[in-house]
Amino acid sequence: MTELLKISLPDGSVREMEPGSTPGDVAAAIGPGLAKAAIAARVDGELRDINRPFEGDAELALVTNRDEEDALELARHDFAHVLAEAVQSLYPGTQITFGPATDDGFYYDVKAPADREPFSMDDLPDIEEEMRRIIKADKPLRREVWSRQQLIDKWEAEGEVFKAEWAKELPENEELTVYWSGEDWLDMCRGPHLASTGKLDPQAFKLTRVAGAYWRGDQNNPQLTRIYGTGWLNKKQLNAHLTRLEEAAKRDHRKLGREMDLFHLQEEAHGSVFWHPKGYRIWRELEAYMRRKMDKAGYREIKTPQLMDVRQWEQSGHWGKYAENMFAVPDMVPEVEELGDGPANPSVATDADWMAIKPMNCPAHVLVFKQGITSYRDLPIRLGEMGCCHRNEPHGALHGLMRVRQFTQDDAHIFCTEDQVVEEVKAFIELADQVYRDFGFTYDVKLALRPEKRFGSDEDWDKAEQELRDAVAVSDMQGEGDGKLEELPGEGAFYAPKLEWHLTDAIGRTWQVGTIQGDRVLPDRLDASYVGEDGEKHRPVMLHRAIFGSYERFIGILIEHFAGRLPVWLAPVQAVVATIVSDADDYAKEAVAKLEAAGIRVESDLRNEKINYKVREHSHAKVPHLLVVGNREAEEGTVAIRTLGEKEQRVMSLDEAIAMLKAEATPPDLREG
RNA sequence: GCUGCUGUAGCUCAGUGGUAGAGCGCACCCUUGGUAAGGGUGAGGCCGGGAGUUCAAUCCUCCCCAGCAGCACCA
Repeated sequence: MTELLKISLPDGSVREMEPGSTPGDVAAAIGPGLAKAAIAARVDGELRDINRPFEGDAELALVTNRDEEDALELARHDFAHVLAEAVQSLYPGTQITFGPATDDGFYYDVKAPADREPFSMDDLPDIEEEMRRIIKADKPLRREVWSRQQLIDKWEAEGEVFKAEWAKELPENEELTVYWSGEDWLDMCRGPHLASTGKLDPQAFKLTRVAGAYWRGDQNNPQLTRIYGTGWLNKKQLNAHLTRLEEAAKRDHRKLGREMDLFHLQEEAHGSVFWHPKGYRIWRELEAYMRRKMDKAGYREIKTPQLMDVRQWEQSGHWGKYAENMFAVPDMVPEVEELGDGPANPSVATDADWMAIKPMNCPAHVLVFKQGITSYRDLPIRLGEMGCCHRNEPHGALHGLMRVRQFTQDDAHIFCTEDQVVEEVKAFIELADQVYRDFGFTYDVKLALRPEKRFGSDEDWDKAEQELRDAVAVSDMQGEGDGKLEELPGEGAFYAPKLEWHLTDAIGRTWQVGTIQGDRVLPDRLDASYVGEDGEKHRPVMLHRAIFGSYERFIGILIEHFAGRLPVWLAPVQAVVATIVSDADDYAKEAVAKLEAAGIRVESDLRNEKINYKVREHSHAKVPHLLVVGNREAEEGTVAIRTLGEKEQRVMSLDEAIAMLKAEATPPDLREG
């Protein structure tokens, strides 16, 4: 007789099970309720099929829909399989490739048969219907171990060239598995899966879009059709998610930017922003705020040239790596052909010298540092610049304010000795923490490590990476997310590892904004040095850093985070004084004058319109405070304040109102206490 | 840059092989009304750009440009 398996459960109890039994059997042994609810299992911590037999003694935790993270992951992965099966069932000859779960659902990359157009949005309803049919058929999902050769033979026999290619690269020594859906369809998959398609809720998913995607993510490979879906455990969750998407769409900074008259974009300067008075007001407030923070933190602001000789960029290494994304201009007086009013067509001399518009500020800052002779006594030197840069981004990458071709960074470079690095990084971490908290953001910090293509010695990279870790360890960060420093191998810049700050906005999306990078490459390439205590020349370490990242992007994030309802200190118009009747015009003008004198950005609305109309219009314009005045207020020297987002009005004296607005309009760094 | 979709009034969008329409906004008139749309009148468009098919193109075809959704990229 074979020995029984000892299965330990989370409550500490141990059950003895026959060899060959499964987590499902354990659930059944515990009780019928659990047997029904259990959808998968964690066996020794690994998420597994409910019906996959134990291989020995094990620790078991049964997974039910209450373990939402696991349950969602399983369901989404299953939805992806059902999607692939549905597509092949409807359109024989379709090749399948790969289809994982995503943050909110799943996708599957497929290649339409040669005799058919790629799949489009119009195909989605049919595919959804077929998916529902497969779910309702409640097909068992059965795991089976295959050899690599079996897999290759199967895919080659069926003309699945992508799958075959993939199978050939699978490791020899690992257990390879397929999952059957019923008896007529299977996919190569590591699993785990639910026990059958019927465990999915047919009302809990929706196919959302189709898009192109490259085979294995490489743009040199064939392009496939990626079919996206969102998938959940039940219809309620799905609807909640669809509502969230609508919310996000309402917050879109491109839409709000137009509605609030902040900025616009147009073809003739695509990827560059036309800031309108109200939008630029936000910019100016941010810039003034950042200048105060940097001045106090010991930075000195500079301004460097927009155009530099291309040779300078060759020396820094940027030309070699990023030339195609840089704007170059010939350094010459153009000979304009005699075309009268015809199209502009200046000819460029073939021997022209080329200049490039700066895509970044670093080399120029090194050049400032290199002027004169620097002593170790002068270090650290912190050079800041509101640096306007241009990058010729791939056109498909442009996106409102978030990805533009012209942007301004709150940039600075800190030149310091080896010994000062950790301290300087720590100071920066704490500065960034203050700034993000002033805007009400929470954030995560990540460490991007050395990329494959890089400059500099491994020794220097070891040092630079460790310095950043050390600085995080000793820093006081109050706004930090989960407290863990996530490391991202291969994601660093070609000259330095990066700490990255990822903000989380009001609806849970994350955005990378701030960074600090410990660079030993550029100082070397551009021959920057200081004189040490020993009288010898030494290389300084150069820390690249930014907190907003770019003004454009940061403003875009702020707009979406606050859904346009910016804090009073940032609001382009902080208050509007609106009259109910024209008899109150003089009093309204007096109120506006007093508010202006108190430094409030205020406008008056004396138009011959009903108060309802004015309330509606200024609410849409996201003006924080509407000060309503009629005959009553004019007589009593009061205002009726209606605050954005509130239904009730508050009546107070004009002086009280001014004091309140003044307090709210004070930037966070200038508030007392 | 790649795939798909889109481009008509300031904005949001209808529409047709015979050179266009709505709502909002804007201007003017009436209305002075107490907290999210008072009424009337009017102006406003080379239907993204170029080429082709056609007696005739905003509409069909091709090329370009830009935007959108992904992908790839992001110093």
